[in-house]
Amino acid sequence: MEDEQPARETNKICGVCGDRALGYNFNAVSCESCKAFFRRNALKNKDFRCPFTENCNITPVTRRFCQKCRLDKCFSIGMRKEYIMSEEDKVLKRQKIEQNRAKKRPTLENTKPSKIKKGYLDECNFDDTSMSVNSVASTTSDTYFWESDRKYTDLDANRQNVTESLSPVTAASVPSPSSPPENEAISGSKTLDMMKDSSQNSNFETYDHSSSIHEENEVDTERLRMDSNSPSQSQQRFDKVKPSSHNIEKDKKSITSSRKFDQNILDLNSEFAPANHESMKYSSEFDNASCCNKFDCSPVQNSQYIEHTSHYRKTNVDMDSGMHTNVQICSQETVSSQKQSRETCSKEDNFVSNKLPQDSTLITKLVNNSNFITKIFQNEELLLKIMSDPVVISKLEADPQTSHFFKRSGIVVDKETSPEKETNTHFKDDAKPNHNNSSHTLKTTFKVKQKQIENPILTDLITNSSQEECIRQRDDSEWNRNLSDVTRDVLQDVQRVPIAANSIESILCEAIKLEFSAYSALGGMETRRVLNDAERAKLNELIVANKALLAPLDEDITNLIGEDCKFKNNFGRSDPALLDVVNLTAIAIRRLIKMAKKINAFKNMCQEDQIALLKGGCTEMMILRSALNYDVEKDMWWIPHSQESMSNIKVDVLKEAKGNLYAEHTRFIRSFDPRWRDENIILILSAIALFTPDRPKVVHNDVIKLEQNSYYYLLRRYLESVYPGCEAKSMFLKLIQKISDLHRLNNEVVGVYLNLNPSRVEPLLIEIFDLKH
DNA sequence: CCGGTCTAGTTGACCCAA
DNA sequence: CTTGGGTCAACTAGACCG
Repeated sequence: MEDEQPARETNKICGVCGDRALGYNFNAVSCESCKAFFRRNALKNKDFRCPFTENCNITPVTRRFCQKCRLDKCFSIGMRKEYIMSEEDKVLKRQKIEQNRAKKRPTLENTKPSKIKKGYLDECNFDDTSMSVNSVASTTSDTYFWESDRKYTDLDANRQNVTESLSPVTAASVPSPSSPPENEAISGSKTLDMMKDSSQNSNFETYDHSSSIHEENEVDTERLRMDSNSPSQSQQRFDKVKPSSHNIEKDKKSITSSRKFDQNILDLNSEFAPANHESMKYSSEFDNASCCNKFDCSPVQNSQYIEHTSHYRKTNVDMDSGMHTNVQICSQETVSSQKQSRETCSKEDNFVSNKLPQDSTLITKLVNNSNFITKIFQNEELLLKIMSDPVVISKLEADPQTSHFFKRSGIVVDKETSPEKETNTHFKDDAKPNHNNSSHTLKTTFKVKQKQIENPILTDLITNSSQEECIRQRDDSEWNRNLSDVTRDVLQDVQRVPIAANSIESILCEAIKLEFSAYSALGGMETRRVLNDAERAKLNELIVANKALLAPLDEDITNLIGEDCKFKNNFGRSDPALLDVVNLTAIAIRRLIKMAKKINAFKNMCQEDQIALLKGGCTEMMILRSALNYDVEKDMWWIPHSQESMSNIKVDVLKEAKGNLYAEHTRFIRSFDPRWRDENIILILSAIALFTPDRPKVVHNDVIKLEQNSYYYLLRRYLESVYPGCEAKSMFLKLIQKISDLHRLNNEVVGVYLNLNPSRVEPLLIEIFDLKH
């Protein structure tokens, strides 16, 4: 225990290069040099080129050789450029430091500290608050959310050890197929490289001379040639890190890295050996057990998030201690409400009833934080609590900015309320105030008001289906009785407490626990491991949700094309033209929305994110479905329609599309292993596609990433449960690569939508693809 | 062609401030 | 105590020149 501090320092290994790290930088454990490198380069839109094959092994020695791969690695281990201050922020910070220095100077010079001290402290407090709320919070809400995240990471020393051994296939770093770092498409091999690298990372845990040798031997010969003039440089490096410093403390610190470099120099010399290990590296690393370890790590890092959120909840309770800054409070509120509004409600209640009324400046600061406000309005109970507290309301109204916000949002506070009576707050356009269900009215009215302009159909589909869901959930027992097939069992499974309470936490906690116990028990991957209850429930949730897609399309198609089943865009023929097919996809999208709304995690997300995910993910999900319904021999898709003539669509129709859609689709579909046409695999892939964190306009991409990772994890576990170890892993890797392909194909598909004449397209599609603009 | 010099850009270690 | 930014010495690569 007493060695905790030194242990903490020596145990930290840079996730990018493996050098010694001191802690988190830009959201990932990294060394000083990678920190500086990332800070200098992540925001630059420099078009770095890899001089090799874009899969450089980044080590303390090789990290300077390829900026591209180094930067990619930075992103892949979860470093976030959002953490880097913008120029504006830097200027503000500099100004503030200057101000503080200016204030300190007279303090030092002046021999009357008492007089100055008071003024300084007052101003300083004011400055600090304004800095935290205005400069930081209002401009980079996302950033300060992660700041809190980061703070948390320091609180749990135990977790650190786990974190260090994490692979890039983790919560923060699972390759996101849709928008890889710097908007570059991640190629399949790139994705695989990330997996490959991750195995090295898992080795970092036991980084020593031998691992150093291992790594350095992997440097490819091209690089060796490039470094062929380097003996002197190497010597320089060697000299530089030799314990020549007079500072004994420093010597001690540097001794590890010196030895490492020492070894690196030897390795560099040995690198002149002609063998190119690159290909061997692939096969060995993919086959050996470390490959499996790195996957095991992913849920562990996910657990960070679980712990993060639980920490937020804890700190929420501690809020009265006054030890937390307002910014933290906001971020805590944000996170907890987005994660589980119900669970945190009691704590929020305390916050509302105790803290808010006492502190009007706090109210102002909270109101200035749009993110927080958004969250408030997503939490029905909290909103009601706030709006029904006369003291809070009067404080809110007294604040000029808050009242402006009210005005802007169309909120009217009823003046005649007395403290005894409930404050009656409503929206201007709420013509018939519903006293019985005011909170619901408040919520829905506000939502509709907010979103009406942008995505009316989509919003309506989301909120309607949400209400539908509520009704359905109340009638669960009724519904169950009507189900005669396996759905009933599955549904009961889904409704088990762990998944019903909160899908992510319970699933992952359970999964992580079992993951390790199972591995230690089995000692490897030779045995197929059945899904545990939590994993099964997570999968079953998708299966139940999927029911929305399986109902016959008869009615929907009739609504679209009329009783005679003649496609209007193809001169009355029964074969649909491209435009008909496009419009048919509107039906599919409606169903996909229904499906998504049956996934708890999706349902719990804020509306902005729901819309963003659906807009970005619906076509990818459709493509995946089409892979499942594709008839290879006849080159057509099957659709659920009772009439034989209407139950298939010729893929030929894609030839009408501009660009390369038909060829791309054919390539995608033909490289789709028949074994992947497994409903469950498609479902999990669909969920991965749906929960893609970097869709445009996504608000809480971290939450989405967490959810996506849980599906990556589920995919791997499902494959393990069906296929033997190596095959499962191989398939997992291929499927991840397929997700990259999917993204490419999706771009083609979206291109087709964008080329359409909006006047002939279903309104929903116009909205999804922003065709009016 | 070679070696020396200059210069701009990059890197990494250290430090400061919040 | 942690972490992001600033600074500066060291290093590197390319241009230029004799």
